[in-house]
Amino acid sequence: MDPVERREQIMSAAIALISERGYWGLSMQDVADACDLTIPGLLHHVGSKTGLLIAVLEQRDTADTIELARQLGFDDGILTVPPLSVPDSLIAAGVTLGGMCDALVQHNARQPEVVRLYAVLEAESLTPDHPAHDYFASRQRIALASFARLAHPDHHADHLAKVALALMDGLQVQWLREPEHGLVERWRAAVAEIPGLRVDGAAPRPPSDTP
Amino acid sequence: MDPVERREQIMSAAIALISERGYWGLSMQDVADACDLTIPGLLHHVGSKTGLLIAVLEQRDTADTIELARQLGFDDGILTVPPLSVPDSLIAAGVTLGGMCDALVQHNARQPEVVRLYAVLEAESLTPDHPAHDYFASRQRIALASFARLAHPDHHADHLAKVALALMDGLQVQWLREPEHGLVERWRAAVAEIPGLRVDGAAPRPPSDTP
DNA sequence: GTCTATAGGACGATAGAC
DNA sequence: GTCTATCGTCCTATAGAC
Repeated sequence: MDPVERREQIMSAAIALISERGYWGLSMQDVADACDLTIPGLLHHVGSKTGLLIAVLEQRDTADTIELARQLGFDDGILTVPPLSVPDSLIAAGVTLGGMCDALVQHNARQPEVVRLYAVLEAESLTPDHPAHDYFASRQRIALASFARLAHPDHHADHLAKVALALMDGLQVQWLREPEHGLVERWRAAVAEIPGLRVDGAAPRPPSDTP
Repeated sequence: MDPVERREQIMSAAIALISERGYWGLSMQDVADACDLTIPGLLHHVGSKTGLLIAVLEQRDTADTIELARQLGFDDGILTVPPLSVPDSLIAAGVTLGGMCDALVQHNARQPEVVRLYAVLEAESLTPDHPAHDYFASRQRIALASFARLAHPDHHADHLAKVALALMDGLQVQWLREPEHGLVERWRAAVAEIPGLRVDGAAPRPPSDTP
């Protein structure tokens, strides 16, 4: 099989299985089965169980970075890894914290399985011996710093960044447990209660799924 | 060994280990070792691995219910399981959503390991085949309903309840990852941005650790 | 790039003695 | 209440052939 295609198959099987059982509960056998491979066949591609997790996180990083830029209405190259880092050009373009969060939420609402993947790994990786501990520690630092830069100077930028990040993570879990009400609706209803997070003017373009 | 003492030993070992590895990553061998028991010896007390998880959740339910009542400044019997359910007497006593959350946060700030336990299990249990799936689904429903009843009628009670719950869960994770800044301080700074959650007058009594 | 074969453990759980 | 012994299964990883 074409190595690129094979790799995509492995990534998507791993995302599904890690989002169900976490990293500690993941079995290489299950991933191999889902790809019609044996375990040595699978290990040829990812090296080890930890290597598989790293590969998944890297693949999500690049994919989500590209798709978030699109959601914000910009060209593909404006955002780069690490994810959630914000270049000056974005701020110059008038993107606000409210606009950024709204775009993130719209993007996440389309891939509940990936959202669950991150929810599980974020909690699991709180302990220092988890293979993704450093990844998620730095992810939180970067997200909080980016959000603070995007916040309106009239407000308490650092506090607002923490509120925005906590609210997104918390609402996503509530949404995954009761998916009947949409994530975007939940988010917009929530930020309506928070002066500094309301989307005011600089909203992102509507999604252009049919360009 | 005294059965009560033994059970407490098992519960505390299980809390530590589940909070580090989650339920899927938990090994009965590790729990047995921590209690100087063999696996059959441990199974005599809890029946099965699932039985151990249930026992842990039940033990936390009763302990946290009692301690939260104390934190709010009431007698032991005012709150009952299931946890986070709110009797009319609490509302009649003038407890607000802000006051309740503040008490919860103060209580949680004293036991980071238990907070991590719930963070991991809440994420893991999103998948329907997790042994605690139903427990956490009902826990979320109860918490949201209770919070909405405590919210001030001037505000959007249902939205505010979701915001409060999401914010607590999200800030707790941020705190566990960067414990240098206290949880209570993080919470108070966060709710300062949210009109309906500010503690206004009906604050809980200060903790009476030395009665 | 994928396989078979296998190493070398760890897993949860049970039976039955004491 | 705790043990030894054991079952049957699962686990990640490696060696080496094709």
